[in-house]
Amino acid sequence: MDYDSDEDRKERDAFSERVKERDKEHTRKVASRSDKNAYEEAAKRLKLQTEKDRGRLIPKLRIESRRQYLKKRKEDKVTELEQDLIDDEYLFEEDELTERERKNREFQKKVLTIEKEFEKTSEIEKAPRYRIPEASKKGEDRYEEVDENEKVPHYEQKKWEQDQMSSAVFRFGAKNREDEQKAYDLILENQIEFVNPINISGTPGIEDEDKKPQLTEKQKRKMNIEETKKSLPIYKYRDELLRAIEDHQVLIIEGETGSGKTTQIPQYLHEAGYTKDKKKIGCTQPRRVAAMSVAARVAEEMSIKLGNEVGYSIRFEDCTSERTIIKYMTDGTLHREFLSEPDLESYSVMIIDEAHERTLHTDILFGLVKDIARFRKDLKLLISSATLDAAKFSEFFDDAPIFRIPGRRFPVNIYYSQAPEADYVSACVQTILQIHVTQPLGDCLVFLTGQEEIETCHELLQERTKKLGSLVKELIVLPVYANLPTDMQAKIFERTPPNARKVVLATNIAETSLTIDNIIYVIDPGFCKQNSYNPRTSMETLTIVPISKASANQRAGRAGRVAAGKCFRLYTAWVYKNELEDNPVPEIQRVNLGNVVLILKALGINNIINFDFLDPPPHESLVIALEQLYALGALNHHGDLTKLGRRMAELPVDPMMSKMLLASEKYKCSEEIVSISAMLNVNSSIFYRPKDKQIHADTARKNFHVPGGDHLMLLNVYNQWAETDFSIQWCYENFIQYRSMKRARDVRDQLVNLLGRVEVDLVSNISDNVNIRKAITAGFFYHVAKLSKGGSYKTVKHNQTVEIHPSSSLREALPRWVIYHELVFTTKEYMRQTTEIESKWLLEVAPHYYKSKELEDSTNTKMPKTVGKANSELG
DNA sequence: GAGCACTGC
Repeated sequence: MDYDSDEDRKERDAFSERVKERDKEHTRKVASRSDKNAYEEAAKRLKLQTEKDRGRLIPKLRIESRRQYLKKRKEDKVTELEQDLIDDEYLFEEDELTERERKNREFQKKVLTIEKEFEKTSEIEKAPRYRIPEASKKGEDRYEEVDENEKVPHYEQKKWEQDQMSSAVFRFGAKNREDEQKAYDLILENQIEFVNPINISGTPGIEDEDKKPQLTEKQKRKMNIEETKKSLPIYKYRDELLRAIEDHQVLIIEGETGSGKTTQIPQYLHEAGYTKDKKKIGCTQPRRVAAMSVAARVAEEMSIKLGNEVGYSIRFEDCTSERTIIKYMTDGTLHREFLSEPDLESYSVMIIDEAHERTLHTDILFGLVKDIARFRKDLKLLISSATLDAAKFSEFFDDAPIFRIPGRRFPVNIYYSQAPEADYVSACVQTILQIHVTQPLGDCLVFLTGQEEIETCHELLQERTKKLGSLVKELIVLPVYANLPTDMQAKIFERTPPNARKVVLATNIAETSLTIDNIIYVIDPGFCKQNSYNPRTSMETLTIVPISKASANQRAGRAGRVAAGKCFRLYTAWVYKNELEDNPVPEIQRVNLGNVVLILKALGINNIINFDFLDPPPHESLVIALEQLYALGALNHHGDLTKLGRRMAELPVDPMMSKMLLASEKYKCSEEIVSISAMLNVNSSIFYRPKDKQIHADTARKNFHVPGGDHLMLLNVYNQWAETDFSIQWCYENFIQYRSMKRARDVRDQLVNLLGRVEVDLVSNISDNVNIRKAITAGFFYHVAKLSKGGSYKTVKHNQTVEIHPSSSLREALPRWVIYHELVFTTKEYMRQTTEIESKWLLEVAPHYYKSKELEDSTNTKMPKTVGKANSELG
């Protein structure tokens, strides 16, 4: 597929020569695998590729190679879905327009039918598994909300809970001290009762440590590194573990938190000689901070300067050298590394840590690493996971043995609410006060779903404590969420003053990403916000959903880090037992896979549908991703990667954006497009909008508006910031988050660097915003919407009704044609980041995708711009 | 006239 100008073709061919060189290199690498079949396959692929390339230039030969391909396809048994996709090609190169249109229509029809099916299934999924009660009801009424159909479980619930209650009952307010009685009356008038059927036991003997925690702390400081290492639970298992690794190629390590596996295992392996012959030990982490801090810790333990023998590699920061033999990295980094080293040649051991978190990258890594292990028998694989998932991983890796290492933690008592809570925010407030009045001092952590909830909870708490006045001890309330400015986040780590209690109101950020010391009490309402992506409509939805058992336990565990703790769950034990899923839905099943599919294709994995996934994503997700890549020109009609696609894979952004970046050179505005891309990458958190200064923040934001749309506004923000020499002060004045801007700058630098590598020249043309918008259109022609009645829009692809997001600069202008960056469903279907375009550009940048006919109707109708506005005013 | 849970390349 090729629809760029002839000029580009020359330059492209030169590029393709170099790419071929790299392909050969890749093939050589594959050939060095002892597996003969793999080599032959790669050779075939390369041969086929060249044939196809020739075919593109000479139609006759193309038909010939297509025949060969079809023959090969039969042999290879390409899966039906991929075959369908191939059959539904657009036939760009055919001269007969009618044929093309017919095919196009067929294709659209097919997509529609899949869509309908998908909608059916998603409807079933949408049916609530767990209802959030709407109105606040008191006492026994709480039980009666359950409707007719649920009578049986309702009865079971009661019975089960009664059984549990008889085992243990925990109540607040059992104290009699008179001076505080008044306060209790005030606080406890609506008190929540908790039952305590379960507690997570700690490590045997750890209670003794609990009794004299100060002593152990002092001891710890006195201990030298060697003693600390020996005190870790894993130390006892060192030899046994090494023997198991020796005996088995793949080993699942089931280690609880605090066992020391992340820091110790690489050191053990190093001591055992796995780093001979300049081979490395790799260890992946899901988070940047973890990779850095663990590497620093290990370097300290080995008395080595960080970055020499022990190093880490994360995006924007490579702290390794040629001497590095123990390398910590984020899973995404390793994923990228595969592109340049598809067989992990320089590693002797690869440890995938925190595998149970099931990030998108670890899930892909499983498939890749499993494949490599088949032909690289000398590569050892260690998958470390939490208790619940170990068996599943073992099964995936052909029944690999599981090695258990106990952890070290304090027991946590878990209390369930006796009745479901209608309004969990006010229930949280109530519980916090109950704890504050009745429980010994100790910090408290509350899990809420988002900024808004945290703010209301904060206000309610302040209100209630104000009423109580000096009757109770001081309560310090601190919010934490990712978008909170860093200096305010830092407050949660400050030491609690004596005779006061710290309450941290946190989002999921406190579940894994940051650890607050000295938390004794955890309050868990049982909900979190979760993003899910609908590939049909390419729409994202952020919804409040019940958490899984695994997260519930993770949250509870946060109470037992320094001493025995208590966890209060604002849902019943029955709900926990019967209604919560075991694990959260893995990320791979609810995100846009465009980028992932592109990388896999770039790694030479052609049959994506049959890729070995631990939990396969929905078929539709993959098919849509393939189809989109095809329309963008990253894949040809055989479903193979094109030169354009190979260049796109180099950029760590979504396919549409990388297409936009690569197209920008043609429109002589790559400088601008790089800035826009960087800003879009962090767009969600650029503007800071505190609750008490919303009006100021909004006017500050309006000052950045530019005619044309939001993309140009983002460019304006970046350029203005750059003009002030990246000033912090400027950010404060304009209600802009410095952290996000800094990140945008980092992303921009990286993209500039990578564009150099794929040979895109940086050119600037700020005066001509038409070209900038054309370049955006060249990447995002998939995301076009047309004005319809009442100020709403219809997407061209799905004819879906959407609206411009109220924060957009085009909210009032309502241009006839817009391009949007993403669709989000919140209260309505909104387009986020919209920019005005002209419909004829679509024919210019994506002639294969748009027919003049479907763009005709409204361009010919003389509709003055103000009509849209008038309509919206009427509505 | 309305929101942005959390990571990561």
